[in-house]
Amino acid sequence: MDLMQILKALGDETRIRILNLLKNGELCVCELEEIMDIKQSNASRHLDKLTNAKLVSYEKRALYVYYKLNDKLLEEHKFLQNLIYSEFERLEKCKTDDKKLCEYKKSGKNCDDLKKGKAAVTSCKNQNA
Amino acid sequence: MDLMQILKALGDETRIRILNLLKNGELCVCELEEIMDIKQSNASRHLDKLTNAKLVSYEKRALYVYYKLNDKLLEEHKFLQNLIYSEFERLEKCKTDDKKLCEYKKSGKNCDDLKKGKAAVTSCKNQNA
DNA sequence: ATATTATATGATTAAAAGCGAATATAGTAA
DNA sequence: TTACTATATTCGCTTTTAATCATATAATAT
Repeated sequence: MDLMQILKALGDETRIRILNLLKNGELCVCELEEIMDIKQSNASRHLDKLTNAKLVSYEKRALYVYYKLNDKLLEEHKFLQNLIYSEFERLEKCKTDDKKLCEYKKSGKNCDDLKKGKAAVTSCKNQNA
Repeated sequence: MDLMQILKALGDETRIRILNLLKNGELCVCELEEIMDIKQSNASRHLDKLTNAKLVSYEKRALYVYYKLNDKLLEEHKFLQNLIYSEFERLEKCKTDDKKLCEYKKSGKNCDDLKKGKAAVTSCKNQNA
């Protein structure tokens, strides 16, 4: 619909990185935080902009919210497919993210594990304090 | 080269309008000012950003500087061709600009005429003052 | 019901981007 | 050479955008 909004959404590196990661399938907010090493509120805000531009859609399941590329929009704007699937992979940051995502997937972890992991670290700190 | 710089350059409406106008061939700075109704310094700055992103190139001839799309970059990044030649025309602002450009071309004017026109208006004002 | 928790949303600050007026630059023209 | 002029650049200002902390929300789980 609003092409200008799409182009503005594409003008930020963090959002490009999110779109790049989502090309491999849906990811939940906490997974994006972990892989990209960004704050929760920051992730949420960028996802909001991408949602407004209709570049992504989301679905809530249990405790988590899963985001994915909006394939319908990519169909309507072919340049987006080309961008996301052929161009992003040249970006250094995206290469690094791809690797991290790959390792995360290989680890077999899920959102619950990520959250527990942080809790464990926290309790460790508490023990030492 | 720097995809992120290209994407940032595409995130501004004025620059999109410039790229859209240039798809019909080269234009000089003063022609862009006239058609888009923007200030000279503003035009110059945006053209500078587009040049840095290598989206456009320029050539100085006589008094004027003529800008055009950098076809080589568009070849390297196919999504740019799709964007510029198929998507921009849907934007209202671009449609309006296209019409103005069309009228300008039909008028048979050139840069010298534009500059003289403004000089005439100026002298008119002076006479009335 | 209450406690827990993942995500969203204020509120604030800091950084970036855009614009217009004035000036500098560099090249043309005489 | 000097005068002229199209474009680039600087300055000051305003608006926008992004990041973070703290809090709200809404759903889960007990």
